[in-house]
Order: sequence, then C-alpha cells, then structure tokens
Amino acid sequence: MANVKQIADHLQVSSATVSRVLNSRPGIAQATRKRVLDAAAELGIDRSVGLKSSRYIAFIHPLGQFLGNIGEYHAALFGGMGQALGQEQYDLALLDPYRDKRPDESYSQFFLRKDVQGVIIQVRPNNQHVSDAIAEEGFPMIQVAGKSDHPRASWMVVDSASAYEQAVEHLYHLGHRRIAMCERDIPDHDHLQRIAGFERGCARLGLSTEPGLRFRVPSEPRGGASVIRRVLTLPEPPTAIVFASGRATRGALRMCVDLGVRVPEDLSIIGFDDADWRFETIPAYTAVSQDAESLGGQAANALAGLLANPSQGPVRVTLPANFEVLESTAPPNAQ
Amino acid sequence: MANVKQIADHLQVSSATVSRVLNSRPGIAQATRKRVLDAAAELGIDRSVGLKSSRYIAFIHPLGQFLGNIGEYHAALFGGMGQALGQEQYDLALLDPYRDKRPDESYSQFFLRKDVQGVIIQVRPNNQHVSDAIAEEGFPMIQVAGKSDHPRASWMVVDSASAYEQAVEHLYHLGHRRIAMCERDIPDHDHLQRIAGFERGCARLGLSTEPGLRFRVPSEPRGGASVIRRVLTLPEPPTAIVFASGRATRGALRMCVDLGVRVPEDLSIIGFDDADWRFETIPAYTAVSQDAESLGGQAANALAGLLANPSQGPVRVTLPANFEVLESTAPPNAQ
DNA sequence: CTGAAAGCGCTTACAG
DNA sequence: CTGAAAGCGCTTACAG
Repeated sequence: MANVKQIADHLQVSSATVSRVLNSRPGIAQATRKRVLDAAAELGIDRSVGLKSSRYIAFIHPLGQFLGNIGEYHAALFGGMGQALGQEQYDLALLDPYRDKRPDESYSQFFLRKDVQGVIIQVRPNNQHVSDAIAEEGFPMIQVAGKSDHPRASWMVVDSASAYEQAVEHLYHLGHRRIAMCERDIPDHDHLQRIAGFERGCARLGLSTEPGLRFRVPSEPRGGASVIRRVLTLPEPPTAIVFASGRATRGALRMCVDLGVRVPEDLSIIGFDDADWRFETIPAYTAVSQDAESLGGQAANALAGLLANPSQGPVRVTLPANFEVLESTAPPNAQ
Repeated sequence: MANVKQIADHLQVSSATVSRVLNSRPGIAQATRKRVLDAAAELGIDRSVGLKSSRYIAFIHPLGQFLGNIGEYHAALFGGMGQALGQEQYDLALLDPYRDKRPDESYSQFFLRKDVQGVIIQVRPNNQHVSDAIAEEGFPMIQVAGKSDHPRASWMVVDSASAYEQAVEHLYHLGHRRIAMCERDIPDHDHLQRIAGFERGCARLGLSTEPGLRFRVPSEPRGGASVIRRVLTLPEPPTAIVFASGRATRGALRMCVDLGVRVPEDLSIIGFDDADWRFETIPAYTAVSQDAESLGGQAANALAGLLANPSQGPVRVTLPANFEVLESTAPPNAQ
C-alpha cells in the first residue's frame, strides 16, 4: 500500500501528477498516466488516496452474515432492492455490524467508517434492539419484516393476517373441520401475523386450534416433510394443513408423494410463497403469497426518499398479502 | 452534509473534539460525545470525515444490475461468497460498473472511488472484455463462469462436460436412442461445456444430434415448459431430454404433468441443478449438479488470498460437476 | 503537460 | 477533558 507521495517518489514525478491521474483529472500525458496507473497497481494504493464517491446502502441480516445458500425470501428481496437502488444510483453493501462494529463506537460511526449512507435492516426479535439503536441515533434507516415503536424508525411490513383468515375460510367452505397449522421457528412480526390470521379464522368459524394441530419447524423442506410424517401418526389427523413458510410447503408436498398421500384428495395443503414458486410444484399449491421483490424495491425507494429529503418524517407502510386458490385444496376425502 | 469545522462551529467546540468523537477516540466527556453525535446525525456528515476502514469486495453481474428476482445460481453463489468473505473480514458490495464508471477513468480508479479492494466478476461473452480490462490493469480480481486467456486473470470455472457425457451414457444404457438437448440462451463457458459434454457423449455412442433435437430457451420455467410442448409435436419425438438449466428443468417437469406425460415412464428427463433443488421436485430429478455455493466460497477465498499475498500468481481452478441418478430416468416406454 | 507552492481539512501530539 | 497549534497528506490554483 502506497500513498501519493510514495508513488510520486517511486516514479520521480510530483505528487500533483499522481493525484491528478488517480482522480482522473484532465491534462496529463497518456504516457505519464499509464506509468502512474501501472505503479499504482504494482504498489497498491492507500485508501486515503483519491476523492471518494461511493454511495452505499447497506442491508443488514438478522444473523449478520449469510450462512450458506440464500433462501427465496432474500433472493427476491435482494433482486428488488438491487434494481431500485440501481435506479437511484446507490450501490448495495451487505454488512455485518455484529462482527465488525467496535463496542466503543455508535452505529452511525460504524456506518461512517464503512461509507454507508443508509441501511435496510431485517428485524427479528433477536436484533430489534439494533434497529432501535440505529433509529435512536437518527441514522437513515428502514426496517423490514417488523414494526417498531421507536418514533424515529421507518418500517415496512407485510400483513398476511387477513389472507390467512381467507385461507381458513376457504378450507371451511370446502368442508374441512380439522385444520393443522405449521408455523416457522422464528417469530418475527410478519410470521406472527400469519399465525394470528389463522387463529382468527379458526376462532370465527369455531374450529379447534388445539396444540396437537400446531407445528413449529425450520423454514426448510425437511421441516415441512416432518410435519407430514407426524400428522399421519395422529389418532385424529387433520384433513388440511396450512403452512407459514414456502420452503416447508414444498418439502411437505414432496413428502406426500413419498408416502402415497394424494394432494388434494387425501390432504389439502395451503402454503406460503415469497415469489412465484407455487406455480412450479405438482400440484401447484393454493397459497398466501407476498411479493418479496416488490417489498425490497419499495423499501429501497423509501430509504432513498429519506436520504434525498432528510427533514421528512419516518415512513410506515403495511403491504397486503394475497390469497390464491390453485390445485392443492379440495373437499376432504375427495375422489 | 457538514464537515468537521461546520459541526464544531455549530456546537461552539473545537474541530479537534468533533474529530475525536467521530473517530471514537477515548478521553471525551460522555455529554460532549452525545452533543457531537446528535449534531452529526442532524446535520449529516461529509464523507471526507472520519478515518475509513471499509474492506469491500465487489461482485459484478454480467448485466450490471439485478433485474428482479435473483435465480438459484446467484442465491447460492452469494451465500457462499458472503460466508467466506465474512470470515476474511471483508464486506460484499454489488457494483454496476456499466452504470457508474466514467468513460475517462480506468476500472482501478472506479474501484478506488468506490472503496473496493478486489472484484469477483461473472463473465459472459458480452462482458469478457470488462474482465480482461480489469485484469490488464493488475487490479485484484477473479472471474467465475468462464476461463480467460489474459495472463493476469484469475478464474474459476465448473466443467460439467464429463458429467453430461455420463448423463448421455446413462440414458444409452437404459435403451434411449433419440435424446434431445435443451441448452440455455446465454452461451457462457460453463454452459458451453454442458453442450460439449452432451455432444461428445452422443458422438461416442453414435447417437443423432440433429438440429430437430436441439432447443435453446431462457433459463426459466416457461423455457423448459415450451420444450415439452414442442417435443410432443415432433414426427419422431425423443424418448429423453437433457436440460442445461435448473429452472428450465423444473418448468419441464411441471408441463409434463399438465399434459399427462408421465416422467419417467413416457419421457426420461435429466436436469441441471445449482444447489439441492433436484430433491424437491416430483419426481426428484436425475441431474448434473454443481455446487454454486461452494463455487462462491472458493472464489471469495481465492480472491482474499490474492489480496493477502499480492506477489502471488493468478489462480486458475476448474471444479468438477456431479452426475446423480434420481427418479426421472427409466428405460423408454417403461411401465 | 508538469511542478513548486499554497490551500484545505482532517488528525494528533502538546499543553493546561 | 478540551483547545490552540502543529502536522500530515491530499488537491488545486498558479506559473511556466
């Protein structure tokens, strides 16, 4: 790593010349420019050199870093954020404050150090305090997947409660009276709404929500698969299952085939979908769906708006989810 | 946006005090620290303020920005890169040089301006020249999905040619003699290898690769679906189809159900898989698979190695693909 | 097209 | 714990 003076000394030119080249200033001979750039590549350049013009927006995952393959929620979210930020001339950075932030610095200082101008933070119970601290500092932010009580916090959530209520209603009208619910293991706001909607629907229609019909699994194919296996051992099995996770839904559909359970003839299944996966399975599944790509895009646009107009108040948006009937639901014991 | 002096004047303190707070230096009264941070949040901070310590690695997509939902290849790749870079204390930035780079600056200058220390670039024919230019400048880089002739370029590819050859062999041994191939529409190195392997297998076994058995579709479910529809109208339809794209494979499987084509009884299908999607479909599909997550991780680690040891020569790695028989292949006209 | 020198804006011993 | 002042390393008129 070399600074301007070191490169200048190395080449026997003035630091003015080096500075001009590294800042793309006009009026430098082609040959000189090349010599400087070659030397810079060879020696490496200090980060103090050059006028910076990065405009980073950071995305913060509840776990900080990504542990392996990104699920469909984040894939869609990133697509939406990336597209929107690109149009606003921002770049997207994936930051891990849990790893990198020094205990003695504020979040603002951390972001300043990383050249980040605003953050989109996905919240779960474990990191809501981080989001609140960022909001408290007045740093430009918007949180997704959960509301916040903090007066300075902006947030964007998807409320799928009424869509899940419709899902229960749909099953009820088909004749189902014992309906199981499979939640996911991490209770963030958006997931709690899914459960709340299910319970509200059951309560209104007088359906049981007994603990034996409630399952909690990780949002992975094997989570959904295990629910199918467990449901079949029940003394009085449900005739329909509602899932709160897309990946679990697909694991369940697959396990039904393996065990010879016909969907929807033997068992009706309502799933969840972050994008357009419900059309790819066999059968295509009836689902509550959110548009995670649009969520990412809108969150990014909202944040860009806050940055463009700092005096603006916080943004609070609740997006609706959809309920759509496809092929995985039918009357119980249908032929 | 305020600089150190402006914040200092605003608060009637010295710029030394402001600088100390914004750089988390010790020996500042709690109350003063708070006043400065509050003023900084209110006024905004110039990017010239504060010692920076970002360590960004940029990923560059062939199209620059992401146009909507990220496919499974990038989801797995990002997961692998993110995890590896996290361990190496780097952050991941998604940059679009096609949008942001000024025509009069070199790539090195562009990256300097964005505070990026190294890049992972995914190459296709349309952006190979960008990768070559970056390598020519001596900027730390590694390209994925394609080899490079440039002497300074590092690259990492997946060679699935022999796996596709095995796939053809597998079908041949099952008794198939007319095998169709569905390529994707973008001919990057890794995809061309898939086609090459298919052709090599057919040539060795004396199978036809006539144009009527060759299809080119976008890497999307509807691409694969259209192949199924078109194949059924052929005077002499193939008894098996080999796909070069995972998403097309799944669209094809879905279309087979819609049209009443039984897989594998009526038609054998061999697909491609970037992660573990082949186990989720019905039937689970026989596939050539690559581990895109591991590819991302290894590329990131290799780049970190180049950065840690600048005198090291370029990295060139060819990773193998796997061929795995699951449920979507059987003898032709099986019952 | 380039350099010597001034200017700028930060950070950092030094002093109290 | 804080400021006045020196120091540092860059960028930028100014001069040739």
